[in-house]
Amino acid sequence: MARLPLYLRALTALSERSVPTVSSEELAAAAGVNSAKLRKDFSYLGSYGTRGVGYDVEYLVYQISRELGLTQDWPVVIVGIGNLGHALANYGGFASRGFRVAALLDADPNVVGSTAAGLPVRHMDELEEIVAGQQVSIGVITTPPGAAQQVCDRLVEAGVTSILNFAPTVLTVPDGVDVRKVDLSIELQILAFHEQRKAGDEPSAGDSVLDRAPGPVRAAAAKLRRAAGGAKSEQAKATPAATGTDGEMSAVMPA
Amino acid sequence: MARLPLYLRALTALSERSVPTVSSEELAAAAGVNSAKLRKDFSYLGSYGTRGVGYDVEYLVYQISRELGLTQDWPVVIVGIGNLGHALANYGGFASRGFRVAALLDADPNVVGSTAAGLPVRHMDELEEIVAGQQVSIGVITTPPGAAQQVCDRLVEAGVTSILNFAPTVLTVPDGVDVRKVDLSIELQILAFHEQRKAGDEPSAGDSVLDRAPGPVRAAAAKLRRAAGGAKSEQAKATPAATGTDGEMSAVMPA
DNA sequence: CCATCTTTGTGCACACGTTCACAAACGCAT
DNA sequence: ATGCGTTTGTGAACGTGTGCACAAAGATGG
Repeated sequence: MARLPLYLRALTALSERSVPTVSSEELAAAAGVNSAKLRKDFSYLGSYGTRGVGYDVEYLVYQISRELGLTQDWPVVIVGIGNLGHALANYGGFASRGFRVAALLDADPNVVGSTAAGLPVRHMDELEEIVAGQQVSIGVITTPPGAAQQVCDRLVEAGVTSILNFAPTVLTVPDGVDVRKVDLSIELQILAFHEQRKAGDEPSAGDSVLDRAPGPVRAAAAKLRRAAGGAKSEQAKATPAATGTDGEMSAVMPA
Repeated sequence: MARLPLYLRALTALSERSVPTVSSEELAAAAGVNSAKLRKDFSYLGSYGTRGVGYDVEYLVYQISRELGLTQDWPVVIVGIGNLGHALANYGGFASRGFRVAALLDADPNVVGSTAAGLPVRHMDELEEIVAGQQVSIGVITTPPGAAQQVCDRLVEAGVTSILNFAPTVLTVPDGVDVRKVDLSIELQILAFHEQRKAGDEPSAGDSVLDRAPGPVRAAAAKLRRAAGGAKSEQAKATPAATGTDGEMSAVMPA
C-alpha cells in the first residue's frame, strides 16, 4: 500500500507530540483520507487497534516502519549531479527515513571531484564497484533525458533493482526491476489543465478545440468536463483538513 | 485526464522526428499504456484519427496542447529558494511547455538578492504585487515544512488558485484552490517497500511483524503480499517498453 | 468498382478500490 | 456485574477505470 508512508508521517507527528492513541477518524483526517479506508488498510496489516479506544501510536509507527522496511538502512546512489541531483543530495527527508546516500555520480569531468551535501561527486566508472561494495539496491536518475536509459542499463547491470527516475523518459528495464517515474513538468501541466477549466472555458478566440467541434464532439467535451471539473467541486467543498480524494490520476507512476 | 501530458511528450518526440502519423498501438507503446485505453482517451477528446491509418501527429499535438492549456503561457512563482527551488528554477521542462517563472521568492534576507537561473530572488513581501501584476495563478512551494501552510495561505490570499507543494505537509486550502503534492521521500519509501519484498521476506530476525503474528494475521499478510508483490510479477513480465500499469497508487496526489 | 487489409471507435464484462453501514468488542461509570 | 457509549473490523453495494474483442470505416491494390 502506497498510503502507508502517508500514515507514517501523520503518526510520527503525533508521536512527537506524545499523543498516546488516535482514532481512525482523527488519523484519517490528518492524512487526508477516508476513515474506513484507513481502517481497512490497517486491517490488512493485521494490526490490532482496540475498539472503543483507537490505535496505539507508537505501536503503529513501529509496525508500519517495519512493513515499509524503514528499520534497515537503504543505501542509494544518485546519478547525474545537476541542479536536481544537488537538491536530492541535500534533501533531509531521505536521511531521516533510513535512506543513506552511498554515492553521488556524474559523467562530466567538470563536476566529478566537486562536493555536494558534504559528499564528493565520483565518476560513473566507479558505479559498479560502489553498488557491489555497499550493496546498493536503489538508484536515483537525475540525468538529462538522453543519458537516462544508458545510465539505467548500467545501474541494472551493476545490480540495482529499484530505480527512481526524474528524467522525462520512459525507461526500459528487465523483469524484476522496479521503476518509479517523477515528472515535474507533468505536475504543472495538470495544474494548468485545471486552471484553464476554472478560468471559465475561455471567453474568446482561445477556445478549447472541443468547443468548436460539431455536435457529438461537443457532447463528449462536456462529458470530459464533468468528469474532471465536476467531481472536483464535490470533493473540495470548503474542506478544511481533508482535501481528500479526487479521481485524478497522478503523474508519478511505475515505468 | 492525467495521461494527456504523457501522450503529448511521446507525440512531440515523434513530431521532432517528422513522423506524420502513428497508430494507437505504437503511441501506446511509447507512452507505456494500453492501446485500447489510449484510443478511449482520445475518443473523449473527440479527436478523430483515420481508420486504417492512425492519428495525425501534428494535429494531435496541437489538440492536446490546447486541451491542457499549453498554448497560453502560465506565469508561476516559486517560493522557497533552497536546493529544490534552485533546481526547479533551472528545470528546462517548464519553459518548454509554456510555464514561465514570474518570480523567485524567499523570506531569508541572505538569499534575497542572489540570482538563480538568471532571475533575482525577491522578498516574500513582494508576493502580492507580483501575483497581481503578472496575473500569476500557479504557485510552487519549496519551503521547509514549517513555513508551507503560511506561505500557502498568503499565495491563496494574493490570488493564486493552483499550488504545487513539495513540502511534506498536508496543506489546508479553501474551496476552489487546487493543490498537488509531490513528496520525494515517499517515492523512495515505496521503492524500499518493494525492495524489501524482493529480498525474500527477510530470512532471519528482521522479519516483518506480519509473519510473527498468529494465524489469521498471517493470512492477511499473505493476502497483502499477493496484492502488491504478486501483481507486479504479472505486469513486469520481461516487458520491453510497456512497463505499464500496476495497481500501485502514487505518492503524488491532490492536497 | 470491388475485395481485402489495417486501424479506429466502442459495447461489454470484469476487477479493483472506495464507501457505507452495522455488528462485535472494549472501556468505563454506575 | 451490567449497561452504555465509543470505536474497530468487515460484509456488501457502489462506482470507476481497465482491457478485450469486434464491428464500422477508411485506405490500398487489383
